[in-house]
Amino acid sequence: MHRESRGRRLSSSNRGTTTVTEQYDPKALQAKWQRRWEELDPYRASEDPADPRERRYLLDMFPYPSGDLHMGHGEVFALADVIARYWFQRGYNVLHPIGWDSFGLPAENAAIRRDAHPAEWTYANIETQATSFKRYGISFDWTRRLHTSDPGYYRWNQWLFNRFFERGLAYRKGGLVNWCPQDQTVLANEQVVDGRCERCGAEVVRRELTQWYFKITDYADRLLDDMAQLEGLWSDRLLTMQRNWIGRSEGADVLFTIEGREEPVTVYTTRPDTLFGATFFVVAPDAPLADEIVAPAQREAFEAYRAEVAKLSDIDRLSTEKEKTGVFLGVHAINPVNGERIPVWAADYVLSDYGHGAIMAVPAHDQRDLDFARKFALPVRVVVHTGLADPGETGEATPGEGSLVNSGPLDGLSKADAIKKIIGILSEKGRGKAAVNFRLRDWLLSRQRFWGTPIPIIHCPDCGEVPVPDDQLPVTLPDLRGEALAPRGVSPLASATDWVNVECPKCGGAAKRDTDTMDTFVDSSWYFLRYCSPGYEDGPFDVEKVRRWGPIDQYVGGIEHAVLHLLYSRFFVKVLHDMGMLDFTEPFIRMLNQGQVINRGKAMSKSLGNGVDLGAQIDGFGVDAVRLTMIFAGPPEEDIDWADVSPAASQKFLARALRVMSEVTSEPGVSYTGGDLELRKVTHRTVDEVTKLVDSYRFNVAVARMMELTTAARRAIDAGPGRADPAVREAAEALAVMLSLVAPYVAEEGWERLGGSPSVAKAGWPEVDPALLVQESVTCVVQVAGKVRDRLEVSPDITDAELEALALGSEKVQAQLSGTPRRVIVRAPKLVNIVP
RNA sequence: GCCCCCGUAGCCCAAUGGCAGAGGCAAACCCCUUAAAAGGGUUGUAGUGCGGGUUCGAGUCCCGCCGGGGGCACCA
Repeated sequence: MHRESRGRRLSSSNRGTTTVTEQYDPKALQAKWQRRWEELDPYRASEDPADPRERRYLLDMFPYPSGDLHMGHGEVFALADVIARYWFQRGYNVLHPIGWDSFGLPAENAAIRRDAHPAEWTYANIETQATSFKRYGISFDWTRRLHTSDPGYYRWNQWLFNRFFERGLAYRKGGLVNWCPQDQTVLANEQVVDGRCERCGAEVVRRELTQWYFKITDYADRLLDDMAQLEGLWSDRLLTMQRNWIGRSEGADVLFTIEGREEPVTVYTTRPDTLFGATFFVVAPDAPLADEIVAPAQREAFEAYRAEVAKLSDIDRLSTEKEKTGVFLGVHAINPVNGERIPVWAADYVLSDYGHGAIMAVPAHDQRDLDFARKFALPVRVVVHTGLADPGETGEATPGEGSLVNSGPLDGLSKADAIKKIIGILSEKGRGKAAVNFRLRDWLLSRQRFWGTPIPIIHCPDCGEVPVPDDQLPVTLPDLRGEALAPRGVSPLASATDWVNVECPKCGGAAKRDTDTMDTFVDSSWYFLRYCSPGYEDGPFDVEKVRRWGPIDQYVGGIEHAVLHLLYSRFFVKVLHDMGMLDFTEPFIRMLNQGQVINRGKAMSKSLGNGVDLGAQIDGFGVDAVRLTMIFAGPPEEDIDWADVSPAASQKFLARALRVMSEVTSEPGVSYTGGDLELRKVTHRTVDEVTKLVDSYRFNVAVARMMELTTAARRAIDAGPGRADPAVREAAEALAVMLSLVAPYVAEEGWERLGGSPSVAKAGWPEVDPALLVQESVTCVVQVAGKVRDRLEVSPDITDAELEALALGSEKVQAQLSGTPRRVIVRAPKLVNIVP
């Protein structure tokens, strides 16, 4: 336990033998240094405005407290910690906070099972995770800890809701929504994956409900355009996912008249050039328009069809094998360019919430329309000559380029020219215009569950939707537990009658609270701002503090949030920017999406029985070895198959490294200049390379370099200048600092044994002496016709001409040559290629 | 169906268009040891999924295929 006794033993021990090795005992180091870190508090971010250090904000996606930390946490937090610790070493004032995303369904389900309150389960798990984080040695500033389920936090969700409401960005509307029958709540589009609930996997069904929405579609164009700021800083994969999700398309709005209806009906199309090929018209069955225009004779058939469609789950509806269905509405539409009467149908392949919920159908050039036309024997008219066979015959629509036919003024034009011309014609006649559409839908916000933020609205029979005044926030949750939380299809809050029945804040009359809670993605859409001033009482965050720390320099988390949390947070930040509370428009400058930890080629799961427990790994190999294994396994974005890696090997390496650091006998502060030049060069080259590698997030390669330096130092001790040489100290000290990014306990212990103090976290990154990076000679490869024929030791600053002469003079080269070479390529000092 | 990424030793992974191997696992052998463990050291194995092309030179760039992974998908 005591450094002095250990040091004495080391210095008096026999060089060359290895009897000095003591067992590397990770548990003892963990216990020792965890205590010391509590005292030293080396990772506290400074709020001192006079602090001259540049500020950096590093953030990990905060965890949901479901039990203890798992392998996935182990990876993401180890990765982010490399960056945080690197920044500390480079002298930045680093903000690296932690908190918990502590509202959510699992707590509620646990509470029902155990007849308890969700808070009990939640906060117990938080404590478990906090203890594990401390053991895991992550460099958090613990003073900023937050939990989204604290009233002091969710109060500001409500405050922000009120602001959104004032700006028309929070609104209520009825319509078909995604309903998860398992979780008994509605879901946002982003939470439905392949027709299933993203959380529980149950098949999502459609329900007609009135719900709260955030108007994220108002920001669709900015969410797309501002991605220019993220180019190169977020992965292409992630940016593509967001782009696809937002789904911008360009086309035209065209006004059709419906016979017997005063107002014309607008349709959106990306192919206005094919307007002359429209042979029928389709309305989404669930659109109000369909209900309005259906002819009395067709009403019965229509309503039966609509009921049929409403019963379909997303899975059925989206099935590509599914046959087209629909029903004639008994009315006709008039094509604005040729006056043609075309029948109006209702069909579920038209969606009520995209475009205007109605389309013009051009079966010749759109496969979906063609499938429908063939099923119901509707006419097919080719208006773009593509050179392919008639779609009416083949059943294959021809959506490609071609020249226009059967299209009056458009005849002979190309697709692009025809689009331009028809938009001009429509605009002149006031029958249409160019238009842009987005796939993105508004964010469905309300949830029929308990453990979330109550929506701060009071429904008054006279005043309508009345926000709870800011000074009465937070609206706290009523005290419900156990059975009272069981899902019934309506929010459990509805059963708390005392809580529900209130006075209207406006008129004082009897009114009722809204009984839904907010999607928990609201909580995570701004938590990163709260960290800058976690106890702030006068608003969600201190604007000045966020100005200082924000935006987040580096965010680390899973790609599964590509169109969830990351999209929502970007939206929130833009709204807050428009409110004048933020001076930036993107929250996360740089994003790193780590891969998953898997086992034997498959995601870990209970049913496969291939789960690996983080705690057990740590117990077996120690924190540092587990962290090192995560980092060394491969590039951060790639999955780690735990079956392919070896925490035992990591542990061995750490023991080696610690031994090297323990065996140094020179005094701290000794001048390195007299030290062994070879080793000094290795050290400086390693530091130089590790710096570049960490800068470019190639941590696995950086670890490999540290391993090489360890080997070099080992050799210097055993078979070189020996442990007393100052170069050995220099190497060991550099190793301790670099290793501290990955293996903080071993680094800290090694640093202490080297006589450093008080914490390696404060040591500072080693400086590279450029003079020690210079090589006296380099090996030049001489190729003849691309094949290596000779190697020359040359000076690194040799000129091309000198090198060429040298290469041509080589005997081995001459043996390959007959006559004058045709060409000689010289890349001094490393390569000469002679083309005979 | 459309779009993106990846295929390098038995395995995980390196390689600004310039000697295919940095690092690790596993394997074999040697030293140390009464022995084992721990420790120290040595060694091999791939011509880069396949086929073309560009280039003095291709794992790297381009085209096509095969295999794996991912995103979007009845979005008009």
